[in-house]
Amino acid sequence: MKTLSASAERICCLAIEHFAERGYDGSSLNDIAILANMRKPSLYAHFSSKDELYSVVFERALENERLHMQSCFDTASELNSVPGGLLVHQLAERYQASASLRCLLRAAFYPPEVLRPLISAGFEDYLAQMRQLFRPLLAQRYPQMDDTDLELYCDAWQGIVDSLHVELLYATPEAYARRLKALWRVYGDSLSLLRQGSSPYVSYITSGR
Amino acid sequence: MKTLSASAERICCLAIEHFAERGYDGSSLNDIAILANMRKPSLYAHFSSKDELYSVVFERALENERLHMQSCFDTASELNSVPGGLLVHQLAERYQASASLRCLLRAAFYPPEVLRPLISAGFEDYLAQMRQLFRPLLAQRYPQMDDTDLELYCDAWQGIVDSLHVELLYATPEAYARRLKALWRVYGDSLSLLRQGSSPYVSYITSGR
Amino acid sequence: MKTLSASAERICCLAIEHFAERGYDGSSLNDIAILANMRKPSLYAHFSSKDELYSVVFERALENERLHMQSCFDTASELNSVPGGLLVHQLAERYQASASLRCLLRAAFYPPEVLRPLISAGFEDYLAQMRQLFRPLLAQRYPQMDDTDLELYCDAWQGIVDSLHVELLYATPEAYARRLKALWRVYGDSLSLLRQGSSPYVSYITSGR
Amino acid sequence: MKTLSASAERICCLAIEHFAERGYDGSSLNDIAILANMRKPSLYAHFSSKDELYSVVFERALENERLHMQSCFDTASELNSVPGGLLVHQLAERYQASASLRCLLRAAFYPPEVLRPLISAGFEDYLAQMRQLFRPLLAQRYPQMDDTDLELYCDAWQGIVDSLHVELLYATPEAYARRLKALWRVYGDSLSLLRQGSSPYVSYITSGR
DNA sequence: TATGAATGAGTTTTCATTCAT
DNA sequence: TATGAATGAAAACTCATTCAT
Repeated sequence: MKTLSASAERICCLAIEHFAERGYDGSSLNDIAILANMRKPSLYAHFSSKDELYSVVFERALENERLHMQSCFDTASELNSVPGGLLVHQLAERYQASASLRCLLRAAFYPPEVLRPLISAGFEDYLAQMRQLFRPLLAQRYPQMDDTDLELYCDAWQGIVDSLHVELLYATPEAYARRLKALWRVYGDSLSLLRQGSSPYVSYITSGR
Repeated sequence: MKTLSASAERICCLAIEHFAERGYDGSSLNDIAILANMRKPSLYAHFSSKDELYSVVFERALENERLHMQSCFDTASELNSVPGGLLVHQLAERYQASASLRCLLRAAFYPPEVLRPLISAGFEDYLAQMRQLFRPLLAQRYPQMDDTDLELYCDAWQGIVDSLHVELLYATPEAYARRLKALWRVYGDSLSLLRQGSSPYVSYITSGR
Repeated sequence: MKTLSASAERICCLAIEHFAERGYDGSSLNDIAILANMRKPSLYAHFSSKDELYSVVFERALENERLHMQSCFDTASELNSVPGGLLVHQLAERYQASASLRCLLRAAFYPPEVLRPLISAGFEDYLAQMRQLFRPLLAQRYPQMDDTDLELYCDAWQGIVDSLHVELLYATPEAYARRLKALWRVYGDSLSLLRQGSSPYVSYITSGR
Repeated sequence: MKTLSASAERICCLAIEHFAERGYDGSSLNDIAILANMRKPSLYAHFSSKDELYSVVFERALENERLHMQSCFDTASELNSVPGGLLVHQLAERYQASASLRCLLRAAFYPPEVLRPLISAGFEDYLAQMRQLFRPLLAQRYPQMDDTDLELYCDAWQGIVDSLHVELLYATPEAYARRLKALWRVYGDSLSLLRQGSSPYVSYITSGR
């Protein structure tokens, strides 16, 4: 990832917010320039075009979310007693706090046509990394799982994450909380059918109530 | 829903496709007019503004998907042996065939600011109707469920639908198939725990309350 | 050549003058719009881009000069007693009167890079037509000339025309008149060496000294 | 002519090429700065404005071509057996090699409006010098010529030079060669009518046929 | 001498909209 | 119902120039 000058960095941060809220087509360089307290042509001293700015913004957003994802998996937390639990449970908070995440999702869902290849590739990497972090933890917690099941629960977990993303897009916090609870419960139930004997997970959910 | 003249109807259909593919900001009336084989100002004989056209398009898309949803629930099908099964299993096909669905989702996820209230209200109705269709079937199939569980499986089911929507946005058919399989399996597993007397799940939730 | 609406025709005529005086790079659509008594975007109802406008202007200018050239050769005139004489002798007048000619020459000498192929091709046709008109007259007047000499006097004549064009670009009318006289004399002298027997031409140039 | 620092000299050379190829309007200081391996504002350490740069470039080009012209007349060469013969015969080579010549001609033919007086004056001086070099040689070679004829052959010769310039602008090397041959022959023929007795020129042109 | 940052003016072009026909 | 013509506003982008460093 390119390093940016201090000014470029500042513009980039503002642009992330703007693109997150209004998308590529709905954002004008004029607006972003004004946010950055400058006139439109000054932006061109830092970025050679709208596309370049958007590309940099996207890379930045991607990197921010990668790092956050990593930290979710690295952090010791009761919630991580089910693999990926922390990430899922602070997702709403993250979404609200992080324009990067909002920008990333918007880009991934509805990329500006001309940058579609770049965005697709970047987002697929992101998803692959998510899976790569998740799967070993799952395998460790459920040693008896065969590869097929491992893949299946990876898919299910990523599906749940996406489902929550969508709910964050348009629903109320209450609806979000209900969906989170419902999906996590269903997911836990399914896993519980696999498990034999006691496990941290068990103590977690029982103790959690 | 307003009835439209034949021409307006035709324009509307073309506009649904256009808005589905490019969104509100990325679509120009000129392009739509050309698709409709007319000149831009002619559109104003049918719709008083871009916003009005978009509103009508949105209502149409909503109505189309409402009808389709209804028919999914009405149709007798092996897949409906699990409530909502048919809808879930033909979702990919529907998505590809129906610009209405693509347009509806795009509008719901990222509405043009000025039409946000309209779109939110419309889409919430749509979700409410979905729930209203789904819930009685669930209650019928699992008579032992209490209201809390009914709500929870409604939430889970809708969450799964949204998760699949997202996968349709950016993933390959293979990835989509895997997600569908994974989520449906997890969902079925969870339901299966309800059916036979006591189960780890049962003890889990009952102890949890 | 495309037929244009009345308005487009009007714009085209104004644009020919503008481009003739300032060249492609030095002309702005804004200026041309104001000349045409309209606002800039209105031009786009008639021409899809600056390049298209320039192309049409060029074709128009070319066509105008083709027609004029033809008429020079068709007109009965004492001056045409030497082939191409009329064209050469009214060139200064034509240059002043015809923005088409000025525009054409500017385009041919220094074409805007992006339209170079179009302009080159068009201008080469123009030169070829000029030659095609000139050569038979020369052959008729000097039946004893072989092909090699015919080609040579074609080349010389066209060279003289270009030389006069250049003088029109930057010189005074007096300088132009001197050049015309000098080149025409030299040219006539050379031809006189070929000639056998008397001809209208002879009496013309000798009386002209 | 102002003396320039080494850097300014370097910039000037690069700018000559740029202006030669794209003209005043088509050249941007940014491009020139990049060619000079610097940033745009750095140019202003050497030249106070685009106009000043262009003026200096023009003076340089003019000076270069003056010197070259002088050397053409000074050089002993078989080709100079007809006055001005060397200059005419290496014109194509010079044109290709010298951005100065290309820049000079472009400036002379289509000067940027604001610098027109400067350029006109400079170019007229150039033409006057050309004439001043040429005429005495002509007078020496053809002692019998009166002033009127001397002027006339000066005009013709300069006309031929311009005609060749134009051919260099847009034609192929073959077309150029044909024009050169044709004009030189016509010119020589005319002179041959004046001459009495043998001269180097006679043997040259007769052998050339 | 060089430059990063900034900018007012101006470029071509697009857009939603209006209006007379 | 349709459209040719027009336009104010705004888009992305370029340019010559300035200025503090």
